[in-house]
Amino acid sequence: MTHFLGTHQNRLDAKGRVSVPAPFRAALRAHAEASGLPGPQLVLRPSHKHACIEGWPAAVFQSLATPLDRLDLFSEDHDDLAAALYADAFPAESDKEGRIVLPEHLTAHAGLKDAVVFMGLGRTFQIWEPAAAERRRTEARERARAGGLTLPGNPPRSAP
Amino acid sequence: MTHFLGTHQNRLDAKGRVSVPAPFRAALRAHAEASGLPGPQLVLRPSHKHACIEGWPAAVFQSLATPLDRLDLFSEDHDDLAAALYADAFPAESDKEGRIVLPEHLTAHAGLKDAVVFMGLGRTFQIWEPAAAERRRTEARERARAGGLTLPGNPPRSAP
DNA sequence: TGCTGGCCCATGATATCCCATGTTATCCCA
DNA sequence: TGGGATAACATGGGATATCATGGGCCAGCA
Repeated sequence: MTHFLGTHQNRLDAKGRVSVPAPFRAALRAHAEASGLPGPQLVLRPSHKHACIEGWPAAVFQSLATPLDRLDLFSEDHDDLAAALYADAFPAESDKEGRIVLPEHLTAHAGLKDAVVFMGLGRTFQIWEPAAAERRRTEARERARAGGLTLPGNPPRSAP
Repeated sequence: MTHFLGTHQNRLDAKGRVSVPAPFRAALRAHAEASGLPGPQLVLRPSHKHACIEGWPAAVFQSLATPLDRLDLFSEDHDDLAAALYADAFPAESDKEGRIVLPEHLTAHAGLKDAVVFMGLGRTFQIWEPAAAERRRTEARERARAGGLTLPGNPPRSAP
């Protein structure tokens, strides 16, 4: 499974650790082996749109940065984009048990207390405070339906 | 047989397991071999329209998600669609006997107790509580009759 | 030397695997 | 065409590995 599916709830312990759900660990491992990248396989960053943390496989995160190569290194655009992408990113390394430590500025941004929810989004995932995750899911369902996006039994009303 | 046909009733045991009807297993196996995808061949998700569980062959589910690839990873549309599609999906793997375990949030959504009905829908299937399945079938029959059966090449008499 | 952070081990809960069995459908032979 | 043999299927229960989680030890830093 190379995709992140489903929602998993885990506990944040006193040391700020959470177990990455086993299926997500497997997906991260698969990505790591496919890409051959060394170092941490997971990049965390605060979402710019929601009160949650985004989790990226290192390889996917790196592919994000390729548009940067087309920009002049000294342009403002490059600076802005690079800052937005990298400045508050955080490489997460898991311990032998598959846990990661969430830095304080990320838990604060997501409003995390002692329980956290991992929400699979296919190529990436997000980390939420449980109640917020629930709200977000219903909202996403409604918006997807309202926007005529592809859902089971609801073929797109107009091709993009 | 690459399609899901007919209705089958099986029992949900104390551990939350059900036998996937043999014909459906065969269809899943066919899909899996044709696509060559590794991992679980079946993706379950709650229906957004009915109180039932949808069953998707992994390959078909993946094709559902292809519109995502055309969207900017940072766009709201991508987020909404990805959350709606993936967040409550569940990869189901069958044991050696051909059984799958239904997670609690799915059985709750479908109101399943100890007997479940698999309803074939061609490329996909649904899992229902038996009485609800019966209601759904008669309803579907009546609506199809009342509205004139809409099929590609046989457009409805009046557009919605 | 006291404290913080990282590393490792221990444990309970949970899910996964595996074997056993009754029942039903299928096949073959008379 | 009927009846018996055989295989496939649905289902139950027990053993075993995996996972999530908690606590403790050791080293580095102040």
